[in-house]
Amino acid sequence: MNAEPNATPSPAATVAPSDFIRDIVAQDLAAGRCAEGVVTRFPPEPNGYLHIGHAKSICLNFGIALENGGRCHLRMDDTNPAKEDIEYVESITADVKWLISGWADSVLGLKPKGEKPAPAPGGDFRIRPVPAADHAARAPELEPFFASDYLEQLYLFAERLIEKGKAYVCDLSPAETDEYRGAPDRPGKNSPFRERTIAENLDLFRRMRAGEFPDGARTLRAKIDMASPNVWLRDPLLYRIRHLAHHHAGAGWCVYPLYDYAHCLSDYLEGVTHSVCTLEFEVHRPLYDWILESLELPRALPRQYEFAKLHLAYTLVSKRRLLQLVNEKIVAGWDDPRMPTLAGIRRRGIPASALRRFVIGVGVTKFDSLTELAVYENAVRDELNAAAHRRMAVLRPLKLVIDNFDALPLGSFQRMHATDRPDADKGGGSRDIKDSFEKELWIEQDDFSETPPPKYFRLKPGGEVRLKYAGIIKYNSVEKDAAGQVVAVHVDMDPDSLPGGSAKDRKVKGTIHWVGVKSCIDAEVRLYDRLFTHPEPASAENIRDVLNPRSLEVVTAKLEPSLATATPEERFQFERLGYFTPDAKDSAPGRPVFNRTITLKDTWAK
RNA sequence: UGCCCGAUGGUGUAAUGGUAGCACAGCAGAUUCUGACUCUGCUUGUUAAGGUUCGAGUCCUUAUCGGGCAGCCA
Repeated sequence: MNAEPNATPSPAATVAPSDFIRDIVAQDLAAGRCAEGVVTRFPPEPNGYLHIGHAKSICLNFGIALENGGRCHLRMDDTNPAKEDIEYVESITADVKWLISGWADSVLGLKPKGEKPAPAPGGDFRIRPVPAADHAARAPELEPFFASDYLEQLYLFAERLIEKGKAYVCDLSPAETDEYRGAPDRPGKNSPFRERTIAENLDLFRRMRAGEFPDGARTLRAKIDMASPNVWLRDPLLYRIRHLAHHHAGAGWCVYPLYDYAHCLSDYLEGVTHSVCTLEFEVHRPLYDWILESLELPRALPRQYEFAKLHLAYTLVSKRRLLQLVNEKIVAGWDDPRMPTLAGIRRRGIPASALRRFVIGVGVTKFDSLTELAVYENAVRDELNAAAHRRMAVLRPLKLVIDNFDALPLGSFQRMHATDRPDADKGGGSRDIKDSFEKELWIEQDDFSETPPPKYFRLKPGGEVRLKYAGIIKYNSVEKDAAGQVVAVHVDMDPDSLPGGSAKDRKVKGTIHWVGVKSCIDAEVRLYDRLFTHPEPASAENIRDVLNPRSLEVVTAKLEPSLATATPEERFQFERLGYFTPDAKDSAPGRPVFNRTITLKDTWAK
């Protein structure tokens, strides 16, 4: 192999594998078919929030651009004013920037605000992005691309199609259009308006634009083949009448292009070379090509390629179903940390690097697969393990009393070192927790059992266990309340097992974590689990049937005091429990609310 | 049953006519002041039948199974 000598990637680095689309790009490049470089695009419709499925598309498109020194345009595919809103433009832009931050920022294509395609030789138009190097300096005056910025050019192209005899104005009603289309196994029949003259079509189309006709009265259709076995070639609609202002384009329009017409031409105007979309658009590809070829455009044409969507077990991405969760208050909103939205994933504390690594790792194929949740969880744990600061926290407290505390030689050492990050040799460092070590501590209820199951390594009657970073304790007795519940466990500590002691390295099977009763702080901690109990929640008739009743548990936890100043940008491992991060919305300065991102892997059978 | 697409261990993916590999999961062990991490080992696969070829996961044929397509949505 020809590996670079110093190309040893960190565990967090994601090496993009090859796949059939990247192979095509490489071939095109080798054949000199991309004179102006590789240009891809991520084109969401601003009618909802981005989710984990979009992450795959984002990483594919930005990844291809990055690997080939090209660029990737963020484009709002906003040709249906009835469904879209500026709110989504903003959330989509923020989510994309978050996901590519620190990875592919350098290939993000944006443009000056308000800029539209400029006329070019041969009756052509084109629009150019601002180089990413200038983004920082010009940030306030930049915006994504918008298909709705091309309304004028798209309209002009449509007139050209009419002039070439390749499009006509049709007066059929929606129901009639549907009937004339036939069915996949039954040919359609020609519209009675199919043979209008070019002059008549031009006149009618101009009057459509001028607002002379009501919604639905007429459409512009491509003249292809009503008997085609591919229904998308049966004189597909290009334009419909909608007397509606547009969230981005304003009030000047009442005819709006449909997806198949607008998308290929938007790609062309932006100089996109590889237009990558999901499998359901496979049957649209002949139409994509037909429109571009019919216009006899002067520049190289973009090509469409399709890949399989991401399907992740125990996860739902259907907009309708997700909306139901929000509307019925099953979750707290679109950015609830249990949601598969990028906003939810981010709030949950999952690093963008982990999401990227996951979606890139599942690969790109045309096979409709279902990816196990464990693959996702592994990526998250792996990134967090490397990045998270270690802290001690007790989620379900039980009091521990060290009976011989006052006799312990605590004055003989200055510090009690606790790991901050395991890679201390690389600057991970340590912190001092000596002031937290008190006579009375909180330990996890799970870490004591009066009647332990087999192979129980934690504290039990007659047993010994190590208090992490401190010393070894031996069971003395339990205190119970009137109801017989254990309220405190009494132990003695082996003084020689303290840091610096003669038996500091003595081995015992179990180590448990703790916080000081007096020094600890109380904090709300939200314990999240998967939202659904079924690996394919989409297959359920009613999502309520497959909801996990324990997808959220809120506890008041005892945290070591250093956690009081934690901020939402910080990642922590609460030792032996999992990874946690302060909630970005509900935390207050000095009073963080923690979200559990994910538990530690637990191979001890529960 | 019109057209299009697909099928490699439990899951995802690689092998571009020449040794079926990787990751995750699982199991066993080592290590461990996190039952984590790390390390070692193991189990398990080319949908089927024909054909072409010295040689087929790969090319051809047929079958089987799965997915997609009939919005004035994208």
